[in-house]
Amino acid sequence: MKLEITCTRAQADHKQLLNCKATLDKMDDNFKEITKLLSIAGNEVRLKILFLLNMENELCPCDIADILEMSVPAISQHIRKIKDAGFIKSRREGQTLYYSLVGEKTTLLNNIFTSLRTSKK
Amino acid sequence: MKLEITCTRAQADHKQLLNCKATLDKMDDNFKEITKLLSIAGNEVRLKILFLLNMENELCPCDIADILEMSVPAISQHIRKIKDAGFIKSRREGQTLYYSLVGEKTTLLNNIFTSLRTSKK
DNA sequence: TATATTTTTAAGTATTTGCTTAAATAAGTA
DNA sequence: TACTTATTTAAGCAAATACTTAAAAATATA
Repeated sequence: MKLEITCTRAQADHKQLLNCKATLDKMDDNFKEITKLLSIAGNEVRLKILFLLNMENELCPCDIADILEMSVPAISQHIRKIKDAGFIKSRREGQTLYYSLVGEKTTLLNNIFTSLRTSKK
Repeated sequence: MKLEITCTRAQADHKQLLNCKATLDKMDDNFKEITKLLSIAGNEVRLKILFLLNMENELCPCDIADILEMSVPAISQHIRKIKDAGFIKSRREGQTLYYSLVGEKTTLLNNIFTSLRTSKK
């Protein structure tokens, strides 16, 4: 973090700006972590996958592809992103892989589900 | 929404899958709305802009560019996205445009701010 | 009027995203 | 063993993203 303030506006409050920089700097890990969750959930297909796993406990890629009327590879690639981010885990039963939410550290994810269920009309 | 289930897995519960489809179908507007917010906030720069506006009440693009150590046009284009999505408004004071959060229907946004402030260590 | 300042807009570009189709794995069954 | 099923992976591609630089627009000031 650079300590110089380049904004030349007469009204610019340099102390305020430096304070903002310092606050964001301290929170950098939190921003990275929350951005990761939001960028995963900020896609309609992935948000639906997460919501479905929350609702049904576990589902296989084939089921999800069927529900969302999409190809299995397309779903598989979304699942991979969600899994790489650490939000879901898998369990094998024969040929079938069942995916489910990891469930810890997901306060925000639960807030998202609540917002989804809360119709705004 | 198509009513056919194409999943050929022997264990597939067609009733469950149809029920999922119906539920998602009913919630489609909610998914669209929440996805819009999450896709806006699911970018580190925009998340920081939103957080800064929540923390400082209002800021101009020049201030934000300074705090985030980015170019003014880059910030302006992020601001436009957030504004087009309806999450911020602007107030002009001379040459300067001050941006601030709209503040209604932002329960989820406030949840996000809370998660940001809640360090996980 | 001319000039400086703040912001937006536009054009260009490299990267990322999200799908498609085809091939590769992995497991079950005849 | 051969064949089917469930899933992943890889390659290709069109569209979206996020920046850059330059130009335009809006306001203030000399």
